[in-house]
Amino acid sequence: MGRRSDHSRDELLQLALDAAEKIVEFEGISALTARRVAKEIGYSVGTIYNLFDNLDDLSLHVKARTLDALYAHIRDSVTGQNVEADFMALNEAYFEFLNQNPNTWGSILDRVGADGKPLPDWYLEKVAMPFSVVEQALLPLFEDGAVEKAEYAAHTLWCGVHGIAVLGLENSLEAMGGRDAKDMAKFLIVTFLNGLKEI
Amino acid sequence: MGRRSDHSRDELLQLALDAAEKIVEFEGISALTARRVAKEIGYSVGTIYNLFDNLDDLSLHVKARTLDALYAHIRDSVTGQNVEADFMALNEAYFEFLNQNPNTWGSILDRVGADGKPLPDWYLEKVAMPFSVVEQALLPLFEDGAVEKAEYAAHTLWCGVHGIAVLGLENSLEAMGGRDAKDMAKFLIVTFLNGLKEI
DNA sequence: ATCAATAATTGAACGATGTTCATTTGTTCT
DNA sequence: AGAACAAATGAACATCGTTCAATTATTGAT
Repeated sequence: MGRRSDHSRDELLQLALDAAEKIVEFEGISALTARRVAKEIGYSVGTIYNLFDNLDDLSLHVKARTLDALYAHIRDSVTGQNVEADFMALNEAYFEFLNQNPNTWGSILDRVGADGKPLPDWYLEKVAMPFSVVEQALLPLFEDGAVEKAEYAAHTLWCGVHGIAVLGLENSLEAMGGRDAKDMAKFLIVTFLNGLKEI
Repeated sequence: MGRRSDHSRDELLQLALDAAEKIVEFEGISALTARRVAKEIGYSVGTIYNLFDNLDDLSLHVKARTLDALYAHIRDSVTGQNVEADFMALNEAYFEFLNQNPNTWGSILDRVGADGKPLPDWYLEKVAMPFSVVEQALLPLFEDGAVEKAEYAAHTLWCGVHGIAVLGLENSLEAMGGRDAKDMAKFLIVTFLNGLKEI
């Protein structure tokens, strides 16, 4: 068939992404194939390649959606009243999201830049969004003129929390006495914040 | 041909792992295929499946070698004389290894447990080895009876450093102003250690 | 209303993958 | 020498990402 009037190109894009998102959510990113998405939305493989450059491009868009959802899920944790309370709420919300969406969040770890090509700017902006929430939470600890330092500290701390979450997801923490990732992250946050104050 | 006398089963295993290691080192883990390893060692695909359960098993053994190499590369950093100096040396050695072996180390991040099956114990023990070095470095900061606490703190800190390294490898740090991963890790370590003292 | 021009959609085709297993072939023992 | 054994093979199968000539629906002009 030729151009169909049942779906505009943009509707098709959303349709494909919706289907892809569900596949990743329930079966993991390894189940995400072009043919599968095509079948799910009632189109053929070729149409998928009409919408996306390739599978990497498709999965990158799914990951971007996950980053959007993560951002939406943690953004309200920060009230600006109390730094430590904000971080505890942030940590809670973060791991709540991870536990509720293990496959979706785990897919983010699938290295895309592994083929040598750098991640596109529009994706890096999505990555930066959750970090901006952390920046907001940490800002009260620094002087007005030290925004840069606050951002640097926020990034450092949350990269650290990310590392704990990563090792927690693949059960590598079991190699170290079955730690609980959320508690570990809490400990990292408390200690790091404490270390900041005394400098 | 039938059973060959040119290589024992164990020699064959090492031969295959040597070849696989080189492939990953120079071309990344996505270039690691059963047929490729077979060709490299002058045997057929079937032989590879005679040696390993499947490709995941093969790549897991390659990753185990990487963890061995990492352990060997950082173990001498810790002298036990000065905690902070030990950690700085540890950080230096760690990122030196990462920068010298980006493909090899990056392959560790490829999630294996993603298929649902947990990582085997013999692999988790390999994961634990580098962490044990960090434990040794942190031990002097704690009382004799607080080994557990020291281990917990060491694991927490190094999971954090791991997270920074992960985001650094996939250039996600560029999304946050082009940070340098090693410096960031240094900052995390210094702040964390400082936070420990003041509790 | 007709028909050419246009563009979306298709799906067969290609090369490569992981994995299996009946078959072959070298080795060993009697 | 020949039977018994096990290592080694590679064709075969299903599936994958990706391409692109062919097909078909839509549009616009006549």
